[in-house]
Amino acid sequence: MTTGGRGLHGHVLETLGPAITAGDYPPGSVLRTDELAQRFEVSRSVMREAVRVLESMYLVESRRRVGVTVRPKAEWNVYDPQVIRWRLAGADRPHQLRSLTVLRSAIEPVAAGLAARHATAEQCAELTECALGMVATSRGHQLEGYLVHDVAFHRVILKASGNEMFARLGDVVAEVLSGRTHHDVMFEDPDPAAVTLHVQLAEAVREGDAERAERLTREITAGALQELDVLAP
Amino acid sequence: MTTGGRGLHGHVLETLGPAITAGDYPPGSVLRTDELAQRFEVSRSVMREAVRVLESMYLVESRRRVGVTVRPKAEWNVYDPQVIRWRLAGADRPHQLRSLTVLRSAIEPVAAGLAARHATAEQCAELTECALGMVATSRGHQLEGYLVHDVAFHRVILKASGNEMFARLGDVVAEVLSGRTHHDVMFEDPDPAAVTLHVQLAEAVREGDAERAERLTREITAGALQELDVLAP
DNA sequence: GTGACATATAAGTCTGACTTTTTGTTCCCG
DNA sequence: CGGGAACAAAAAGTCAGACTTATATGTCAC
Repeated sequence: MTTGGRGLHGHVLETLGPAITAGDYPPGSVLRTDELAQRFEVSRSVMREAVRVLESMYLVESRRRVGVTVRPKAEWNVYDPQVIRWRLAGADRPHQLRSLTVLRSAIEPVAAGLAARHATAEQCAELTECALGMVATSRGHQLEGYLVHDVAFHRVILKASGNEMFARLGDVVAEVLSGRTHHDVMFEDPDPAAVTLHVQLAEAVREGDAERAERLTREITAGALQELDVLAP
Repeated sequence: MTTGGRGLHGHVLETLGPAITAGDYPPGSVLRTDELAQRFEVSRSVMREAVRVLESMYLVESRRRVGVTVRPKAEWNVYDPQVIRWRLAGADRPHQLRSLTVLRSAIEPVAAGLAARHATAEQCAELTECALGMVATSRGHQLEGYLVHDVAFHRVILKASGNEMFARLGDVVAEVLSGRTHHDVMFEDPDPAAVTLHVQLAEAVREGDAERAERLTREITAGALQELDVLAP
């Protein structure tokens, strides 16, 4: 959960990034480096570095004699952790949350299947430990504790899949789960059925039953999608 | 296929990026901005901008009094199009290609299912057109033409899914398919079975048969995985 | 050995001057 | 009146140098 606000240029990004991803500057809008530098009270060099980073996220394009133009939303690198965080913090949070949950529903079952084949003994142990932790915190309003184990569980699955692209989505899943607990108010204890599914999933991975692991994960992510439909129709 | 080498700082990235992703500088290696600036014969400001970009890709971390340290591979933002391109061009291309193909096999079936539900009439028409183009170029060593239609086909599917995260993977799929045609030598015409599957998939989407669309796409991606197993065991 | 303090180092920041590319305008000629 | 060439302006791009700040590390007293 690195805030990344280190340095002046980081501070500028922390303001400009959310503004752009929130749509404050519609696609095609033109900004000028000098003007921005004045507005944020930083030197041109610092502002240039910030623009370079925004450019590498495909949020803007810098062209001579024109300025820094905001790119259309479809071109943004929506897999950039920073961009994801900015958008989750902004107005279209619900929309973003749905996109990410659908992504999860595609990735995690396949990842679980692979994990069943490739997980090391240590990872299996970790998984079981997480599942136990979830059971232990599933009742009595221990939502924070439950969240920690839930996140850890999914991280292990993704990592154990052995696919680096899957593993890198650990942060995304963490963000989604954390958002569900913190933002979208969650008064009640987690669904007991979901807890059971996680325990069974740990079991399936331990036994190397890829097909069952995949099926169970599909049930878990289907539940997450359903939950989302209830909250935001 | 934007080379992105615009500007001095872009040229530096074009050299440093591949070097880092190729593992020329093992994790923990320390670089100094000044030294790099001298080595590439650019000013410090230009080099600083390049470092900022590398930092935003999580390839390096810049700390005072220490220097620019290379981060461990597990932290790299492997979804950054630039990073993907660099790695595909480097030594661990086979490994990277496998990761991406597995990712495809997870995403595309779900995307196809969603596309069957949400595709517009126009998108359905485009899809059919692409499929026809694939059929037309499937024989007689017209690999280039086939590739164009194949890429377009998958792009439409991903876009029609209505999920922006899926849509953004169009470039990745394009890179993978293009790599298969160009790099890994492909003398023979494409597998007729694959062509048929694409035609049927266009059909299923047009008819709104989500389940069939998903199943057919699973067959397609399974084929891609199998093909990979044959080439790189 | 442990803590406080000094020092060296490399990134970070700012400024001002200059270069280069690109756009839009003007003006001349067909 | 239209089209093309020359021109001017605007904004990013580049560079060099001086200065600031954080911090790792070494030193010394205790």
